[in-house]
Amino acid sequence: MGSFENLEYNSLLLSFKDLLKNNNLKFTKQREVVLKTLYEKDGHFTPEDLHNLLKSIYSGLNIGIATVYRTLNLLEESHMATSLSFGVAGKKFELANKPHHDHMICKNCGKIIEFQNEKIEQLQLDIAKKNNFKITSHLMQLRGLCATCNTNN
Amino acid sequence: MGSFENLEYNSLLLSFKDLLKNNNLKFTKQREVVLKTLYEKDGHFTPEDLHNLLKSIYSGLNIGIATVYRTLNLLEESHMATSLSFGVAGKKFELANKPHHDHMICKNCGKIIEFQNEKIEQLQLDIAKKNNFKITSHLMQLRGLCATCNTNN
DNA sequence: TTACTTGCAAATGATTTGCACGTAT
DNA sequence: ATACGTGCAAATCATTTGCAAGTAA
Repeated sequence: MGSFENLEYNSLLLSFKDLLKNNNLKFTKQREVVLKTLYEKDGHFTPEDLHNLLKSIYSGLNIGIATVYRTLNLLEESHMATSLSFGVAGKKFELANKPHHDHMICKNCGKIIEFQNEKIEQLQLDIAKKNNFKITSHLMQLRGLCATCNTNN
Repeated sequence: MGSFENLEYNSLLLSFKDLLKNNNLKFTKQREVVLKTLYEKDGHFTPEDLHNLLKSIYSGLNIGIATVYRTLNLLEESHMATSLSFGVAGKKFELANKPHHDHMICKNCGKIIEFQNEKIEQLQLDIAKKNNFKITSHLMQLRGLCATCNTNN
């Protein structure tokens, strides 16, 4: 149960291979390109986005969307990826190789801005403690308009 | 575009009727019992939860789940209700008649604990300002184990 | 009377799953 | 050789929508 923060691709790949081995899962080309593309493109993708991207980058590899879902779920369960929920509109996944951060999401253009705030994190822990609640994860999203969309409206 | 904080049922009902009138919508028994039950039960409900509840409380009224969805969406768009997203597992709705608050959600028993923290709200505004981001809403959820579940595991 | 509403069932859209074939170990 | 993995298509699940009949104003 290690942390994947600040790992470069080769280390992530080794972690992934370990994870697979420890669970009697196999290292396949499909699983590899999902990890690799999430790392190289460094963004927030829906399974469909990523599937389209993979089909265009690896046109020789016939990868199905079910496999993309399966791999993203595997990465998320193993804490190598995290997801942002958009309700009915689905989820966006990102690799968990960066330090913990939260998100501002533009309702107009969909832009996602990452931020990180130590004071808020500490206040959350204080609140949890006061309620005898043991935090395992948290979710903080600010929704609204990014600088560009706010100006152009 | 008023606030619905701290309103008692009669005031909420008046606000709802105004809202309907202003949009050429009609005041129906179905819409009334959705609002009334959200108020009286004062909890967090999935559309399905609420539908079951309504069928048992108002057994004479034949209410369909589509109407429950339609009414909850109407209440949410009008800011008389808010929802918590549970990804693929759907949403839970609550009436917006209480001051703004966030939620701790127990992953084990599903219990939802409400909390409110002024300092965090202010820090969020500061962060947004620094990024020229205009917040229209925010989402903060702490996930983990409530006191009971943490003790019994 | 004139819209707007409703329940129903069918449609939708994201995600999951069964299965026969393919492949990493 | 023996699992496990894959693509495909069908299934699932929450939610939305078209429609004919009902009802508020």
